[in-house]
Amino acid sequence: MSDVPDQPDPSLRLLWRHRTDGREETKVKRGPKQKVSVDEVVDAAIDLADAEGLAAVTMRAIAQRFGLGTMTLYSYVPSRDALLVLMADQVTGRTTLPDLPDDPRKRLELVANLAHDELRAHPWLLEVQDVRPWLGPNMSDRYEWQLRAVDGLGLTDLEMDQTVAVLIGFAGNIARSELMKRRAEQVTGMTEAEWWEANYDTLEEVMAGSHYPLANRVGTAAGEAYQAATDPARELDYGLARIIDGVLAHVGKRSPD
Amino acid sequence: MSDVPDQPDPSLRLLWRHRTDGREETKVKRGPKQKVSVDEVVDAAIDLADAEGLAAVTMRAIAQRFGLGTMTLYSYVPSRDALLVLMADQVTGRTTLPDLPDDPRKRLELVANLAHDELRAHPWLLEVQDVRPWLGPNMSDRYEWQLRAVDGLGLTDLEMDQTVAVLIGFAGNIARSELMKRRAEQVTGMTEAEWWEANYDTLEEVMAGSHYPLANRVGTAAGEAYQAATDPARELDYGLARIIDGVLAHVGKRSPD
DNA sequence: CTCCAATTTCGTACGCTGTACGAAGATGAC
DNA sequence: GTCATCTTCGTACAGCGTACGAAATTGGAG
Repeated sequence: MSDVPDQPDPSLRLLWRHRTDGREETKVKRGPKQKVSVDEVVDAAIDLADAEGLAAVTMRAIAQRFGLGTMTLYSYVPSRDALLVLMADQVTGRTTLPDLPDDPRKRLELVANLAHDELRAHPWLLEVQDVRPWLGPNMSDRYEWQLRAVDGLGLTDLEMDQTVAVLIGFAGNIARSELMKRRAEQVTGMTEAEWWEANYDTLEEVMAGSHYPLANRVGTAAGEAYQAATDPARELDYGLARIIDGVLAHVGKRSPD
Repeated sequence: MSDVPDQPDPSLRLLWRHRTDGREETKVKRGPKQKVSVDEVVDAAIDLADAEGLAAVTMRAIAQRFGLGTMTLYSYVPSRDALLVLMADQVTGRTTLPDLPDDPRKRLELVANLAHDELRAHPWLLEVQDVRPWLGPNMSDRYEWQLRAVDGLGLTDLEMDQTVAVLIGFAGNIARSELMKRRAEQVTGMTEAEWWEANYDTLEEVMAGSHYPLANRVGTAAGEAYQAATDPARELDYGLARIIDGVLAHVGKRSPD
């Protein structure tokens, strides 16, 4: 019956709080002043996530940082999930977006590398996935910047969006590999090479009945090249070059002038 | 002091249980027979994950399926994390690997599409990340098959591995988009178009002070084309074509005969 | 100033998780 | 028959997000 839209996403206003306050009705605020600000809460959560991982970002731990009761946080933020989204947008705002170079290839590389560096610095971003794309102010700025990087290449509007998605998705995958690798060394207390050495005999034994000629050849090559099964940094260079090759070939094919 | 390698990963033997039992010392087994098998436990966990998501895969829920006490599961599997790895390998074994076509492009497409279809059918695989790559028998078979798909193209050994990684990583990203979209509709109870409609007014209001000319143009184009912000299926076709273009251009450049 | 409504603060409690521990029961080898 | 060994599983614990409701604090109205 109600043509009126369902109540909108409540965290939208929270995400955009800095660009909407001052405007509109700033409601009267009775009751005690809040002891800290939403920004401080979100920043503390970001620091915690950077230092100890997303799992360490518990409502209790954040509250303790401010000497507040746990439940007090819920007057700043509606839920932990909402807090994670605020963290993602806020940390995105910390990266200043550089000017885009003229060279198309350099532009696309910059988009991917910026995303990659950011995810390297804040790997917990990989674990924050909301039900909806984040749509905060800093994410929106970022997206606009990313679109500028692929604008004017000869792509359709839809292809522009898809190209950005491929680039940052790829950067995310590399960052995920690096995170897994780092975590593995931390959890097991051994480097990748040490792990292979420690498990070599077992692997030989269990794999005795199977044949993996290519995997063995490739694995040996990788082991000699990096002393590890994979090297995300080189994977980044290689994959990024191939993707950009493909995109530039695509637009070159279309308008070969 | 001990040059002897640290105790090897305990779940390796469990992963390869089917290709090692019968061989070696099958130790004497006293005590009661186990009421179910490891395979049944893993299959039940897979069914649960398929039906209700990975979060529903709790030790209590699995035990209940067999009428067992919760702690009984720990005589089959050392931990929940180990179980997840077993699930990943076991579900990988369910997909039969088709013969590889002769056409290089079709080979690479097949690798990506197979991964994509699998992740679509078992999206919880996206959430299973172990500290080490899985290295189970079915994963190993899969990897060997993937390498066969990129063998003979003119890539170096390292590039073969990296190319496979790019392809399946891309497939995973598309699958992740699709999962997010499905979950969003399920959680919010509204389609993507409905969500945009419901939040349109709020978005206009909060974004009033910001300017996103490209994002607006692209968003409008996407909205008209798919009635949604993104269309993972088209993103798959587009991105995959670009990546394969780039890879084939790379090997073509090297040996242009 | 008084008083009330609004707001923040936060202690307690609930249901959920993985799993450590140890007792109890079942079984095969001697 | 005895015993070592293995499976089964009840109980318990620490940790999580957060619902609920009481207490404290404040600004505005009369």
